[in-house]
Amino acid sequence: MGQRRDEVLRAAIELLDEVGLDGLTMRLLASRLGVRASALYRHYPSKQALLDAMVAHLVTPPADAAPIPDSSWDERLRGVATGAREVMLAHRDGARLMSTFRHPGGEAVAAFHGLIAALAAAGVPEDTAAVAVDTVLAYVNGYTIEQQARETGADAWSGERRDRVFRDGLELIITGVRASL
Amino acid sequence: MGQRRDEVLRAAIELLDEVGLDGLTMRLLASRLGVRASALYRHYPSKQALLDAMVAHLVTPPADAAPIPDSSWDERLRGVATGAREVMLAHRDGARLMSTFRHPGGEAVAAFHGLIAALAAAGVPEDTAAVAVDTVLAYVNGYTIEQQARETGADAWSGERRDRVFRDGLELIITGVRASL
DNA sequence: ATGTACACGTGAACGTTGTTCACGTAGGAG
DNA sequence: CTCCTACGTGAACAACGTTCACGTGTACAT
Repeated sequence: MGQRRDEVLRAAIELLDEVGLDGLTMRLLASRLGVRASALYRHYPSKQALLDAMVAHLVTPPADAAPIPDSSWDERLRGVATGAREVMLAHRDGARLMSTFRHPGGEAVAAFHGLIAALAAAGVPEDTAAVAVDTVLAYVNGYTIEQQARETGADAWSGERRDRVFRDGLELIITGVRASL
Repeated sequence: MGQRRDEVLRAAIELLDEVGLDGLTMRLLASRLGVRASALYRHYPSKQALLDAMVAHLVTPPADAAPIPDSSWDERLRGVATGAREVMLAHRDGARLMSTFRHPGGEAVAAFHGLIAALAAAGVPEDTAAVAVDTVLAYVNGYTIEQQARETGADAWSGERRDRVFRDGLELIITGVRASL
């Protein structure tokens, strides 16, 4: 099927940055492509399918990613956490978009277990490692969702301050993991 | 104004548990009350206002709450975390409902600063205390949102397992705070 | 009793959303 | 020439939040 599929995907992501998730309408997206809304359903069976494809595309590393970041377990935890955060922050309503995803996704699961294995190989008890990864991911999700939710308010927290507090919280968790040996 | 206001609120919360946040429609809610949708706008100026009122009502402690849980800082942190989690889990789509709230809410802010003060009084440096509270709340939000998002899937994680992993993650963070002295 | 204010509700409409369906069109392969 | 495929149209549908002009009944003051 369609070459236009990728074009639709790209336009959808561009439009997301311009108008946000709530403004992302099938009709508006279609008009960006010089097309009527019904034409989009030749490429994606539903809006949800489009959103899923957007998430999958944004989450997929851009092929020139660091191949194997083989470092200490805490460094790897940091890398995954800040990486996930950056992916979410890279686009408007990124965190909310991710939360619409209904699909544990083979790649994500693999990365998940790889991380746990790395912690275990570094001497962390296996169940503790699983809890640590789970906790870190829940933390980055929660922190980033809340940040983007308040982003269109007069909260006046600069991006730098946000980053600093985020990193401090992350270090707090890592410290807790280190103390659990 | 209206006595009916509270009745509408109650019915809305009941309906939320039955049909979920996406199924919560002004027309459906109205029909539950034996009324047309337009009548609801006599009591709440918009659906968003209704949702805000629901959040405010669910978050407000039921008047027979523990007055002053004056215990150690870690016990207080635990209490707030599990309390927030229980509030979210008490109703279907509770976490998503909370995230629709646009209002830092005086009471919530007070509880927030009270917690920080409690940590500070227990010897935790003030900025560390702020980070700790922020981190714990982000964690419980992220964890619970994800849990409820996957709740209608065949993930087969029992509630007990979820609670255990949640508590373990919370202890991980608390351990990290304790190590930061 | 009369009048008036208020709480509450109706019914029809408006604009917007996601989605469907029958139909049209251009181009390349056999 | 014909057929298949990729792509698009235009009208419609049901459902949503919301608005508006218009009706009630009840209670209280004159």
